[in-house]
Amino acid sequence: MTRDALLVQSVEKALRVLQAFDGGNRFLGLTEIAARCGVDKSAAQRFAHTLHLAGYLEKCPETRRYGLGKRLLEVTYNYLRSNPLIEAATPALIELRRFSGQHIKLSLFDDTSVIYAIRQQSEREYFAASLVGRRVPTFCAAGGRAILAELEPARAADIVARSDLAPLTPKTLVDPNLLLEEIAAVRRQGYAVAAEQVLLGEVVIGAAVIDAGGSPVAAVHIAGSLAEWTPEEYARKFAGPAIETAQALSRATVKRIREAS
Amino acid sequence: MTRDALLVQSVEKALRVLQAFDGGNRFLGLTEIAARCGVDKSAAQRFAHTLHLAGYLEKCPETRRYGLGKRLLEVTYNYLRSNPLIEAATPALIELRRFSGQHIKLSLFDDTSVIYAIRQQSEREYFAASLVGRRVPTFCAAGGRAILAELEPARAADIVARSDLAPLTPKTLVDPNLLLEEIAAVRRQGYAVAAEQVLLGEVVIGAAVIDAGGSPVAAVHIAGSLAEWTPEEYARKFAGPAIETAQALSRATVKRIREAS
DNA sequence: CAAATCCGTATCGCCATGCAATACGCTATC
DNA sequence: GATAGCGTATTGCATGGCGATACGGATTTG
Repeated sequence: MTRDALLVQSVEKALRVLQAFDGGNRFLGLTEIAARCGVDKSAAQRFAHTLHLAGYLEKCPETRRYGLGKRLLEVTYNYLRSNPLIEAATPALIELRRFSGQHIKLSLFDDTSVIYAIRQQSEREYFAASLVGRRVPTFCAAGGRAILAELEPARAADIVARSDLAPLTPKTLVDPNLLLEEIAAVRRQGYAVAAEQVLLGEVVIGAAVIDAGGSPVAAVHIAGSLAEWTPEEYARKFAGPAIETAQALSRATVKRIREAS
Repeated sequence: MTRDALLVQSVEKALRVLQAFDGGNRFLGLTEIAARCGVDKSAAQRFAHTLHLAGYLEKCPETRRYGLGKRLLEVTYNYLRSNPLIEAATPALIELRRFSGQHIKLSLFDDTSVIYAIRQQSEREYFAASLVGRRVPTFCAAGGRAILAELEPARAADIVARSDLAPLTPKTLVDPNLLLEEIAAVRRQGYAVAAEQVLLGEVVIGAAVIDAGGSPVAAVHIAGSLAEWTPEEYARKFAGPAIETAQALSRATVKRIREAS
């Protein structure tokens, strides 16, 4: 192994410490951090201390254990603010929610998963699980499938092949061949419909946002409840608006980049 | 200067690199990063490279410059998910928005500033400035003043004294003595009303959320437009709901902590 | 069109810096 | 009151990060 001369190993380990706080762990002690990150207790102590000074970790005064710090919200703020797609999408998604009354999300494409970057929940909000920053496998999210359909088939197949095809619900489609067929169907019709692929009782329409270079970068999601709609009805009613919004954002992205250059 | 033996300096510098992307800078080159962080170009190169490998920075292929990466959204997700106050607050704020039709926010107390952690925007208006993670000076945010009013007067005065009293709008109250009087008034009435203190045309009600130890940790904000309401009308209508929600969250926090122990 | 400038990239020898082992003090548990 | 386990603090050693430097390409300038 020829190690990367530019990689700063201490930084990498410190970031691993930050990532140890996944899965909803509120507080971790030094020993737990060390175990989770595969470093010894001394290292955990130094990194946690450093992250604490920077405000990225907070320390519970009684238990002396560490938890994530609110300063983390700041970097996400900077990210959201610096991203022109987010800026353009926010009003468009508000409009879409107002028009549809449904739960609206924008997800960003990140290889085998997509990440929710904006959400506009419906009045009735059944689904609390879609906080900003949530990662969902690309292969099963409606928006993810819409994105895969915009890639060259070989790349889409590669992503499916590299995905962990663990079902999120009993209904999640996990057979690679069926998935590729479904993606082909999405490619033909221009949008994806996914019923109970991520959450039971939920139906989602997904439409891809394309960047200036023609690659999909994000997806618009419209989500509702199967208690009120059949997937077919839902698609008839909301596929149009989803596609329209996604196309408007694709144009907005192109325009932005032109203006910047 | 007796330097902290537990502080890992490389990590601290790497975090400075992340923080260099504030103020809505989309992309920064190595030279700019180096200048902003007060490190030399070699260091900027190594840290940017390391953060890039971890997914916290992305690289624009053409310009070879760096921007914040979407993986940052993930740590915020972990933070939001691990915080019981956020969990309890989300449904309460949705309910509050449904009831009031106004723009609702939850801010977290962080010394001289507060950070928006949840927002529920109203149907009509859209204040782009209140993204999650936005930091606003405690002294001028309605919720910030509600929080200051719950502290011992000496601590509140200390925070005001250490604050950068730069006005955010022409109407922002910046005289320390007047601020302390205003905080005393807030203490008496149990909520804060702030008109055009952060944003022109905006009126905000703030009420503090108290933790199990009796200290304020967060605040509920209800925000609306001065085009529709006078501050007095707004307070008459929404101070009650704001206080109620804040108290419910205070109780929820106490309950949570009891359950955990 | 050539020269100059500035950028991102890659390399390398030195030594400060982070490493890991260890010892300490505290608190909870039995 | 003994034990176990935690977070904290210290220290000598060697390694990993430092920063100067050199390279190639792109863009700007005269």
